[in-house]
Amino acid sequence: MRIGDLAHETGVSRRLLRYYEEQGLLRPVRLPNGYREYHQSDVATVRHIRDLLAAGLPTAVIARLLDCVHDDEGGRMVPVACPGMITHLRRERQRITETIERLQTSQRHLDTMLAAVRNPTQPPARTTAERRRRAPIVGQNRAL
Amino acid sequence: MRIGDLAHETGVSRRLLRYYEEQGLLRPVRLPNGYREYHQSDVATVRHIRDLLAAGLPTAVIARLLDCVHDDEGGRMVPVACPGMITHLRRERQRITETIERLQTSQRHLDTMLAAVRNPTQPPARTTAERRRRAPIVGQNRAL
DNA sequence: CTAAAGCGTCACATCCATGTGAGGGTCAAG
DNA sequence: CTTGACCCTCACATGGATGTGACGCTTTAG
Repeated sequence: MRIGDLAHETGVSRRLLRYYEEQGLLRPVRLPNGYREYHQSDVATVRHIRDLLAAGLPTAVIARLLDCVHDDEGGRMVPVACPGMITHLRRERQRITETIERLQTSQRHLDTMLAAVRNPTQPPARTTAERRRRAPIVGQNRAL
Repeated sequence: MRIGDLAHETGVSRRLLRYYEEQGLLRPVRLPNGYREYHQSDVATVRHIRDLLAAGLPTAVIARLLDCVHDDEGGRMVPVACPGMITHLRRERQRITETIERLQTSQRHLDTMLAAVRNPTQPPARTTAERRRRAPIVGQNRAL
């Protein structure tokens, strides 16, 4: 498949697909006319890339991951030459775990907010000073 | 507390604290000499902001969230004037949920990789074409 | 054959969270 | 009074993921 097809199937712009290649995340074969020819499995790879990007991993890291292990057609993973990779993989996994935890913390925050909005608890006895501290600032009116 | 203290207590640079204010995420009081005076609870707020940023929410969205509900000293949430906010909160919560799911997908990917690296499975009968498709590309040697 | 659709490269633009530094006040300690 | 530690504003820089557009070649449909 060519870049347009892949873009269509993944919802990722051609520009980005070229960018990913530049970053070493994709290695499409080149047809004699210079066109990029993608393999069917690249659809999965791109989705994978997007997941990892959404995970906050920079392309450089993703490149290293994909470089050592690539998607097979059956969604299987095939290990390639990758010394010290296990350590690396584990480290990244840990990073993601931490990110997930931060997100869950945020969700708890949001839930607390939702609960508060739903049944407003009159907070007991705050001082006037406290009440004033979020007062509007003069000269600040940013467009939303 | 002043900006230096807050920076120290949160590990966030002064620059960023000013930036957050500019984005409407913090509203420190101004002392007569122009210095920003932060409330103790801003420490928690900043942590909260960082979590949400790490969650991938842009400052504009975070501003709207904080704008309608702010941290009390006891970690409680106090709802302020916020029409249609519940919907908004829910939408963001949903977004975060999706992000978490993508991260978990990525983790499964990593786990699969780890398993593969650990006990390499000889993938059965791939065609030569398939095997060739990740062959090195001429003219590509990017510095890592 | 011709036009449209796709592709390629190059390069500049944008957004957002951050960094960095210049130039200049404020304030407390010596 | 002076020095050093903070603070302020302004403004330009950067890095990473993306967008956009120019210009030209290739392939495909009519």
